[in-house]
Formats: sequence, structure tokens, C-alpha cells
Amino acid sequence: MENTLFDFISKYISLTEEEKDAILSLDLFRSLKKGTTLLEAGQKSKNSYFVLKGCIRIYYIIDGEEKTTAFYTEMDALTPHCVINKAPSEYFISCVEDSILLISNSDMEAEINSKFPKFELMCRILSEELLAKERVDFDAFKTSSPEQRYMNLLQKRPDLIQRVPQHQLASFLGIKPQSLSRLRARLLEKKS
Amino acid sequence: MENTLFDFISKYISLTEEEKDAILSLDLFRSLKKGTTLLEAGQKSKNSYFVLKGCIRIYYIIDGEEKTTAFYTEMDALTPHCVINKAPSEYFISCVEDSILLISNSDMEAEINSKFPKFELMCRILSEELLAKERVDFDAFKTSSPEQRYMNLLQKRPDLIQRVPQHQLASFLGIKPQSLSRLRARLLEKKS
DNA sequence: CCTATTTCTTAACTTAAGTGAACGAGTTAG
DNA sequence: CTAACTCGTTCACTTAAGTTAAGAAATAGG
Repeated sequence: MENTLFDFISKYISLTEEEKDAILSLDLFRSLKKGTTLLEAGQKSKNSYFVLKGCIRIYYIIDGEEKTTAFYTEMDALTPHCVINKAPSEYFISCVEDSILLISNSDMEAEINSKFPKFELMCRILSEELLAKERVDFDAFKTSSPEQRYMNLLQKRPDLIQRVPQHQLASFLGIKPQSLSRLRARLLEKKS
Repeated sequence: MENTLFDFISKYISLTEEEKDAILSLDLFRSLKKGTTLLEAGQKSKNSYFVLKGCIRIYYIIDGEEKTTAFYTEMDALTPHCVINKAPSEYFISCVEDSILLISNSDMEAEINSKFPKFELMCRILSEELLAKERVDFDAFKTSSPEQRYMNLLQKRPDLIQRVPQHQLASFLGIKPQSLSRLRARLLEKKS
């Protein structure tokens, strides 16, 4: 489990054994049951999440309907919007599966960042990378149809289609569950 | 013009007069004519842009069609994906209007960041903010219809609708120009 | 000033997503 | 064990976006 974390960090900076021990001694790992809510809309929070194992999702409740917009799986990091803009959250975060997460809080991170420039550097590079990636994903979404988005997902994150309920996938693809069902039927038709 | 830049920076860190002079002495401001291409698909580049005045856009050419996915106006900063992942660009960047930009390159930034921790800090906070904002925008896009997206744009960036050609706005909203025309006609109908 | 081009709109038709409802399979709770 | 739910699928119908084409309006270039 620790390896997942240090493999991730090593993509950006290198840590000494002492530094690794210091991080582990903070005791930030948490095991959570499927369905556990990590953040609720309207709530304020300073917590960021790093997924070591499992899957968590962001969802909104709009007109009484759940709209899932993002999934985070192994090696994904997530700092909720409410932590950045210090306002109540617009969305919920919950566990899609039993998961093991690293949960840190922004005060602690600020302290570490100011003490260890190495860590600040990692955070900058990571955010820049994630931002560039998010923009490319957004662009791909804008320029493609639901069907193309589904096929793209099938290519890029085939695991998601297996581990996540269809109705959550549907809103992730920007459509209704019935449309996803129909779309899948249409694709099967085409293949034969 | 310099004020636009320093107003922006002051939201994150404070600079001494010497530091401001040092930045100005780098002579990074560029005036560009409407239509000027800043980056082409397939090309590699290390340049980042900060818009002091005017408007630039990102567009893809997919099946021979231009698809505009983003607009950057006054006080917006843009580091293209190809600068981050050091691969050829997937998209074009060009000026929608006559514009004044600050153009920096990543080698220079890396040097400045390592010399001035203050600057590194600003970059981290800025990227984190932009990432959080990009995610919220993406979420809003996923969870709304073209009509809602248009009305949302009317609220959040009314200037864009004035200064940008409709067919570029259309792909920005994820639809075809004809659909945007029809959508606008439909909305006018509703009002009366 | 006029032509060529680009941009925007309109229309008729096609295709696919939204809506509301119903059904069966699988799961959960009493 | 059964009743209540959740989940995925299907269907009929509505609505809106895609497509193709044509023409009007605005813009740019010679």
C-alpha cells in the first residue's frame, strides 16, 4: 500500500528513507466501506484525497437527481473545489467500492510545503499536469458525441465500465441511463 | 498594461519594485494582429501565454472542421498541453482579436521558479485554482443541455458572445453553428 | 466601389437523446 | 419468505441536435 504512494511520488521528486518514514508516521491511511460519504454538498472541508485502492466519485444532486461527474481510482489525487475556494461544497464525494485512501488536510499541506520546497515543487508540477490533462479531457468531451465518448472510455478506462454502475456512468458521459442502455444496444447491433 | 500583470500577480504574492523592474526588463510583451497563429497542431513549443488585452482561442481541426474549445481573455493564463507533456501539440492557438500578450517559455520559468520560491508558490496556487475551476466548468458542462450552457455563458461571460464569431461559440458550447442559431431563435421566441 | 469570402440564418429531413412508464432480475430488509 | 428497492433494459412518444442545402448579411481585399 505504501508502495503505491511512493511510486506515485517518485514520478515527481525523490525522497530519502527518513522522509518516507516521516510521511508514514503521519498515519494518513484510511479504510472505507463502499457507500461511505466523504464530503456532502453545503459542507466545508479541508481534506484532500489520494486513492491507494478502490474508487470514489463526485456527484451533484440537481433537481433531486444524482449526477456523477468524476471517478477517481488507484493513483488518482483529488483536492475538492471547496478546499481551494474555502466555500461550501457544491457536490458530494463517496466511495463506489471499499477503498483505501490517504486523507490529508490543507493546513498540514501548507506547513509541509513551506518547510520542504521539494514538496511544493511536486505539488506545482502535479497541478500543472492535472490541469493540462483536465483541459484535454474537456476538449475531447466537447468535440465528441455520446457514442464517441463511450467508445473513448472503453479504450482509455475499460475498468470503469466494469466496476461502476451504469446510471453513474451515464451522467459521467453526459447522458441519461436510458440513453446509455440504448447506445450500448445500438453498438452491439452494429458489430454483428 | 504592466498594471494588468501586476494586479494579477498581487492576488497571489507581493513583489518589490526591484522585482517588478526585473520582470519588465525581460521584455516579454508582444502585440499581435487578429488571426495570428501562435501554435499549430503537430508543432512543439515551450511558450506560455498571459493575455493582457484581447482574446485568443484554442481550436482543433477534426475531419477538416475547426472546433474551438476555449477562449482566453484579459487576465487569463494559458500553458498549452504540449508544453507540459513535451509532445507535439494536438491543437492550434490563434488570436481572435488584435491582442497584447505576455509570452514566456518554460525553461525561463523553471529558472525563475528555482531562484524565487515566491514565484514557485504563486504557480502552485494558481494551477490549483485553475484546476479546481476547470473541473467545476467541466461538471457544469456535463450536467447541462446546450440551451442551459448558452444561458450560463450569457451570465458568466456575456462579453464573449459579443466579441467572438457564432460558429466558434457553437463548438465551444459543444454544438454545430446551425444549432446555435436555432437555439437563439428558440430563446427569443420564449421571451415574447 | 465592387467582388469574393466568410458568417449567420432558415428550412426540410434524419437521427439520437430526453421523458414517462413498465417490466424483470437482483438485492436488501423486515 | 416476502415486500420493497435498486438497477438495467425496453418501448412509445417528444424534443432537439445533426445534416444538407440555400440564401441573406456582413466583411475583407483588390
